Amino acid sequence: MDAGVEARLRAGDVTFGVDDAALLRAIAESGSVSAAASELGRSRSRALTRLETLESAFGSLVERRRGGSDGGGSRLTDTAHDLLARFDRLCAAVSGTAQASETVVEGTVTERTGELALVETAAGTVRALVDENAAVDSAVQVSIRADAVTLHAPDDAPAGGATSARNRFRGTVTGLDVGTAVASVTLDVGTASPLVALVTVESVERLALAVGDEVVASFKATATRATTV
Amino acid sequence: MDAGVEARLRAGDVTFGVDDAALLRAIAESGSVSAAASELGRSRSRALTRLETLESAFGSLVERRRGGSDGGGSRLTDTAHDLLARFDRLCAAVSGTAQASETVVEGTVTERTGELALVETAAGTVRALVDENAAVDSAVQVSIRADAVTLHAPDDAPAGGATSARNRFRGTVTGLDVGTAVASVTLDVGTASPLVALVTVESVERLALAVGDEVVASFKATATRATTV
DNA sequence: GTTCGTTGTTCCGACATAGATACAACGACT
DNA sequence: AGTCGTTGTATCTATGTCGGAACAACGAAC
Repeated sequence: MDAGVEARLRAGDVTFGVDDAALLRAIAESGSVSAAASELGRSRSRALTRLETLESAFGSLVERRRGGSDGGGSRLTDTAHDLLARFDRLCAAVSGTAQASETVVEGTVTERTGELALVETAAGTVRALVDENAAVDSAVQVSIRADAVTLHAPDDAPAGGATSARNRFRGTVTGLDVGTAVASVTLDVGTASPLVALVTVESVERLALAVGDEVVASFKATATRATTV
Repeated sequence: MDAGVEARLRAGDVTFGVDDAALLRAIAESGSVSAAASELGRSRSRALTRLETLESAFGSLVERRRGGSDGGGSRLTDTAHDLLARFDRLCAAVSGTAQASETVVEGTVTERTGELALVETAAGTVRALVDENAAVDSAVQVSIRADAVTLHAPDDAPAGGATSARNRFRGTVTGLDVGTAVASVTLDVGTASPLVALVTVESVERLALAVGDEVVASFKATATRATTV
């Protein structure tokens, strides 16, 4: 999980976070609540109380048994495994959200149809999903995830315009950060902040991208979010 | 913010969450820490202590003044406004993450290049971003956001294959949930869980989608995440 | 029967969080 | 000078969180 962001699953007043996940994982690994607590440098007392709280909200998580060849023990339920998988996916998503450069563009809502709105920005008109607060003339911030942006050569760009399901900005490559398999491309599209696209190295090579080139960036309306400021 | 998910910004040991955002907003609106605390049904004492903690981690957030025509008052700094905007965007992203149906497909890593890997799934081979834990033969869960999926008529589908920057699954429409401007399309692509795509109503109409139709779903490699299980 | 190592349960103390209270200080206004 | 309504500061109490300690209970192994 990214150091600057923290996510938790919530059920009623109870939340499930990193420490809880660590506890469940330590139990799965050691087969004992006592050993898990000890490994995590926490009290068994607290671990038991915490499990009680979590189980009241999320269902049975740990099956505990006393006596037997190993003195007793504990193991995770399927519910616990599901919960951990859910938490992992949330973390990956939030981590992706935090890490994926996100371009924020100021704009004004000019039209609204259900959950979609047209937003006028310095780079042109954008279609985006909006929350219930956004009405015509609302000032909004449009967030465009770098991993949602597809790059095209100007000649190959998909048809655009206000009626298209796909937004498109024409821009100039101002930066290229090429890694092993993934590259970050920075574009000047006329907005205060540059638009960043996270694409594969193959896309960069296929398009023969270099600083100074003209490209068209496209991104889905339903992957574009506008929040009121 | 979605009821099942909670997100916070973190700096060191200090986190900034919903309650903190509410406090800053109430201060901005009333122009006073006392009034804000009162409105939120909290103690002024606590509000002040909390502000102190937040400011130690995030920088100066509130400018306070005593005396004057209104007896004194407080206003937010630019830093506070930036922090709130950042928090709002995180919430919108997390909310989008939680709300956007996300299809999870089991798979096995067959090849890895830097941050990208090939994953064999029941629907075919997928390219996805992976975390550092994922090695060849690792079992992974591939998450595909509904808002990252583009639908195409079979004839118009982009070129596919293991070398393409774009993943593609061929499937059959099994469900259509059409709203005012946004639609959710469910596809049987051969995996245990159906693939869900969040698209505009216009896309549905342009493709003349109906249950039983064959379509091709495509989604970017860099927008596809695989987490180890 | 005894030992072992876990769980089940209860109780206690330390520290953190949160609210309540009170007085001093400030600057505009009367 | 007095009033107003905020802030600055300090102190106190109640509740929640967390860790620690202790004993009983369990079932396999010896």
